[in-house]
Amino acid sequence: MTEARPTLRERRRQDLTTEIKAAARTRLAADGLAALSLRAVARDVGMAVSALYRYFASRDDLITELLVDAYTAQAEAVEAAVAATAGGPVPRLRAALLEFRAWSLAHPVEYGLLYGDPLPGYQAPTDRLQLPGTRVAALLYGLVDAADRAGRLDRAVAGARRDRLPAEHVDQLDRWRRRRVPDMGLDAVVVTVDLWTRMQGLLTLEVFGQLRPVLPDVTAYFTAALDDALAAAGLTAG
Amino acid sequence: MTEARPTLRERRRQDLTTEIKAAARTRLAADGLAALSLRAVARDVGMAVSALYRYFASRDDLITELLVDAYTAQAEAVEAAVAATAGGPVPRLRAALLEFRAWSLAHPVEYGLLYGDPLPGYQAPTDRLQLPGTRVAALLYGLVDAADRAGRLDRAVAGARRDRLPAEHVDQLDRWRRRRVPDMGLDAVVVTVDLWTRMQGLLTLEVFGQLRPVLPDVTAYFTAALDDALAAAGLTAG
DNA sequence: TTCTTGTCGAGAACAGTGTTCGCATAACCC
DNA sequence: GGGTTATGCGAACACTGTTCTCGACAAGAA
Repeated sequence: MTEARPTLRERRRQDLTTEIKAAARTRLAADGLAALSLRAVARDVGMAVSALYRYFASRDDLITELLVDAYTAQAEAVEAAVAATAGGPVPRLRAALLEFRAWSLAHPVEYGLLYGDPLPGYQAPTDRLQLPGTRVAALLYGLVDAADRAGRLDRAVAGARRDRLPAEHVDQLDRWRRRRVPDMGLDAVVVTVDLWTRMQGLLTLEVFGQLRPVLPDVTAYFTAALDDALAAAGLTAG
Repeated sequence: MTEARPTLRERRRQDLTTEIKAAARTRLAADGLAALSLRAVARDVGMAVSALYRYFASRDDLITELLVDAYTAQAEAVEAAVAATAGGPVPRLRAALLEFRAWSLAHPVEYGLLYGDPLPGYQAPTDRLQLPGTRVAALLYGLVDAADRAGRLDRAVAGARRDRLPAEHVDQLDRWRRRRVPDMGLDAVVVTVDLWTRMQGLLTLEVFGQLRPVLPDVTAYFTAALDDALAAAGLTAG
């Protein structure tokens, strides 16, 4: 184990890495990505710009780490909300989506980076972001699957929904299901996509301020749309 | 009329303005906003950087003009699709939303600027963007209103939908309605917001690539969701 | 036509950016 | 302690948006 006794240098490196990321995160939230300057970050932590390159290969590399942290923080918030919710998988699913909204509204800049328009010039490294970026989605699919296995997914409702959708759509989902979640039922996948696109679509509009002129406060609408989507999916509380 | 005989200088100014914007638009679509450099644009049109400032007060000013152009082009595309569609307001509404999607997918970078995460550091001048930015929305509200007046909005369905929504939500919409579209029925507004948020929410996810891993081709799903939303709104073709 | 006025283009300059390099200093391992 | 490695620093390079000055040219008046 090299972890046994971390050398002084390793400890300082770790500390400085998190300190740099913290400073960058603050500047990011305050001024946005475009105004995130390495020189400003260096000034904040009290070192020369060039010294930053001992910790991050480039500005893009720093951004990538911030993305990983944001994905992780968001996933942990949602997971905590799920864990704190009593009841079956459906109430937990509801809590997960409500917490997903809460975190996103509290971190609009990060949300924009994670789910907003692709950063031009910045090529997201899949190997670094694949896992943390799919944690929330995996949790949601898992909850719907759990609901399905617990008999909380009304197969009549879900089946009717599936029959009403075009075959091309369901086929695509089935291909993805076989590759990624072969143990899940197709109906559960169809229903999860319905639910996820509706709620995240609405949330994205809200976070980006598209609804503000018409709807200053989206809270009631979001909750209603969530319950609506759950019911339309055939997911019953219990 | 100063327009009577445009002097040679005025004509050249007009031409160069559109040429600069065209070059900037090309670079924008190719490399994204962050990489949109005035020097590169100047090189493309064959003039010095400083000369650009005779035509645009700043980079933000140029961007604003590009936004106006994008809003306008998008609105014109949607309006053309509506005009080219035979039948009542509901088929036209359908055509409008389908064309909205088509234009957005063909211009992802512009879409990101118009509806994506707010540009950091760039303060959108409301006076310049208010009108062009609401043209499509105004068209949609108008079409739903027309459908309502033509008896194509099933008041039983729409009313039931309204009753199922929280009072806080409906009240907010009613306040906005009284201020902005006092001649429209409340049900029509409620239903338009339902329709618009669902379709634009889904579209935003698609344009930003959020659905790609699961759904490489969203076409069938979008159309199905559109027909679904129209039916749920109580909007019947005719 | 000539003269004045306003417009326009070019080039230099300034402050800012991300990134690289060479050199010194410190911590590590043997 | 000596050799090795990691770290910090400052200068430099090629960019960026923006401002200024200066000369050239078109527009309108005398």
